[in-house]
Amino acid sequence: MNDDLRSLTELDRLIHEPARLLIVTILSTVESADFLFLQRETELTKGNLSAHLSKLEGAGYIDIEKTFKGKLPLTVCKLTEAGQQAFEDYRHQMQNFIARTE
Amino acid sequence: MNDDLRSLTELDRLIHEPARLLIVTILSTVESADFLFLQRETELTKGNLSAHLSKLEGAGYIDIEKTFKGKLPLTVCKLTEAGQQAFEDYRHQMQNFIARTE
DNA sequence: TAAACTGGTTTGCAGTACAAACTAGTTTAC
DNA sequence: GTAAACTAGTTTGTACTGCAAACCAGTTTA
Repeated sequence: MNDDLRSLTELDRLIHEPARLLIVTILSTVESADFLFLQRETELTKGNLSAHLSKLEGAGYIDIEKTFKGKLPLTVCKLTEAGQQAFEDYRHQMQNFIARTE
Repeated sequence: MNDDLRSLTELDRLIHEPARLLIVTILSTVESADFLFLQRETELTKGNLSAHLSKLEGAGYIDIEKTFKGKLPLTVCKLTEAGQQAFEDYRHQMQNFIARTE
């Protein structure tokens, strides 16, 4: 029984972090999302959001495309295959945890 | 819909930390557990386990009783009411998250 | 042309997890 | 009797992390 639980310590910390879990969850429901949309939805500060996005990009979990909307910068994010997979895996581990503890 | 998700950022980080989530989960299934039992079950190092237990105690989530088994020190831990409640709350938030994302 | 705004990034700081080193005492070996 | 090894932990040092404040490059407004 406890081998299942012990796997908690192997959770993907990149996704486990609440702010990033929120970001990834949102991205999993849309084709792509720009910076300001994510900021509105998550209510994170710009700095914080920027840092989390960089981290997710570094892990290969999201792609970030920088373009312009008219003359203003526009940062568009979307989940990669790896990101979707990591999110799915995380969900399953958590689901498993929930199931084992009721 | 996203108000539910945004609550992810309000998760109780004391319990969200995987090592402590594991400890609390174990404690939720037993009346009490001593240090060495927890170390075997969690496979954490002594130092790490000790630090996490102190943190849980500081939060009022566990009680720690120090006695002796024969001549050797014995540290017995058990979940407090507050700890059980915090664990339940956490589980429900996670359950809610899982439900919202499938 | 200065002030305020946009869409971000970088920096500084406070807090964290972790293992290695340490502690206080006990048992074993010689 | 005392040195070495063991028990059951705690403390310390380090590397990492999340966060908001400060900053930046460019644009619009006054």
